[in-house]
Amino acid sequence: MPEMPQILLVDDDAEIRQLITAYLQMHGYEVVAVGDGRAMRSALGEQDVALVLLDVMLPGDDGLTLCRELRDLGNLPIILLTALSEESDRVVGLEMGADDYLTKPFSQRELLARIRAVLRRSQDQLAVHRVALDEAYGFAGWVLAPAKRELRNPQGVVVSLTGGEFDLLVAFVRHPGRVMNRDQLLELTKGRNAQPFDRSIDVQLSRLRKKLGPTELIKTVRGGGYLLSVEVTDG
Amino acid sequence: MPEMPQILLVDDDAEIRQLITAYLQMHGYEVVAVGDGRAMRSALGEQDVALVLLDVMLPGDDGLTLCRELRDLGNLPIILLTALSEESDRVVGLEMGADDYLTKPFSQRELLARIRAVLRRSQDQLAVHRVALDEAYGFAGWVLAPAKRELRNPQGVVVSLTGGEFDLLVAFVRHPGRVMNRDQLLELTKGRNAQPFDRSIDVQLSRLRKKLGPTELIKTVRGGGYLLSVEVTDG
DNA sequence: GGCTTTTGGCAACAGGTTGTTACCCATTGA
DNA sequence: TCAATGGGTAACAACCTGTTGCCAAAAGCC
Repeated sequence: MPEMPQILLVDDDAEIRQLITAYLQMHGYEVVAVGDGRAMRSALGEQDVALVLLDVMLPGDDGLTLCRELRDLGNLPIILLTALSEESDRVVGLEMGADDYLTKPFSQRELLARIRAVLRRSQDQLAVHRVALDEAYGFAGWVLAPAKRELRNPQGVVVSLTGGEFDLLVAFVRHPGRVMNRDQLLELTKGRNAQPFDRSIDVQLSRLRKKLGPTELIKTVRGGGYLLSVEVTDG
Repeated sequence: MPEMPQILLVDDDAEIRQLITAYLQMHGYEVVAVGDGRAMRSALGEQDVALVLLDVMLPGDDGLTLCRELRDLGNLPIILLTALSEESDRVVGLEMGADDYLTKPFSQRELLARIRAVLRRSQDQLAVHRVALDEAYGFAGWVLAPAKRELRNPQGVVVSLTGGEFDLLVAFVRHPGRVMNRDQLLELTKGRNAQPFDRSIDVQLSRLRKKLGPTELIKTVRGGGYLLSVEVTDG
């Protein structure tokens, strides 16, 4: 039941896995720890991962190879873990698209700081949306799983959204409390301009509202547009 | 007929527009020059823009506002153009998501260098694909317009691709000459793992090939997968 | 209040896209 | 030559999305 950004740790040393996992969990992160690239891939398929901590020295495919592979798949944030002696790997790693690196041994406090920094500044929209939904703006208790485009309400009921519904919800979450008219929403979700008599947003919104259930999270401003309510209590 | 990354210049000074446009065109870029945010928006709707050069001082919405707006819309690369006296704008601008900035007056050579750097290191996949299609790997003469998902062959015939076809083509272009099996392609295009007897890739590929016409750009490796041919002559 | 006009909600429909299945052909190996 | 395997693709079904039309809610007007 992921309520926080989930972190995927890839390291072949079981002791380190244990240590880092415990520490991060203590700070409220959910952690999935695996030992090699093979397990990493299957974890990515099943879990909703927001960030990857990637050891460079791994049995089988090494961390740099995996790093490139992750980049090819998307823009999931990656932090490389390197030993002091592997200085050159860091450079290569950053070129391959890692977002940051840490040199072993590192303090746990530093690890936490890097994770927070990367998650914050990351362009990765998944993490951003996640936080927005979890911590802010009346969506407390809701969880959005972007990878699967599933939405879970505070009661634990899961609905799956279509691509269009998901994009629309994201548009609202990124502009909480702001009134947006149909043109703006169309631009944000479909990247096109409104035609005269274009009511596709109305309909899509109607569909989204139906899936959001009887909440009043998305309000109508007559003559103005719609907005994500910011002053909601719990459902 | 865009054959190169197209650059959108937003500046209210007609003389500067003229100068920069001429210089960049001399270096093979296509340039669309507009004078304000309103025109910028409509240009974005119509053109296939790979990078925005954005003056900070503009009539109507200023450059920083537009910068944020562009960021909200996607991750199109942005280079800000600021006057020396607007030092603080640069900081704000970078925070708002600009990729780089130039202080007026700047040399044209420097502008060109920054443009190339931003286009190269940009995560923006549009630019990357574009270059790949235009300059490398047997696709000489083909043009992919990602914004419209249209593909034009060397003879000038335009076909529009569906989302799935586009993603599949992109997967090939990003890994030219590499044999990819169905699982990998599924992962790259749909982000999911293959089911047993999953032949959706076969079918999608068949559809893509049909639109590519009688070329043999995508080859089959029996028992292995598919690859984008790298040793093609012209059509 | 009542009446009219405007605006939004949404059911129903149609068109487009995509995954599945089935059948056929090409390649391979004996 | 024949059988086995793998790939190509037509046909179908399911799903997603934009359009249209009708109704209700809200706002304006008297």
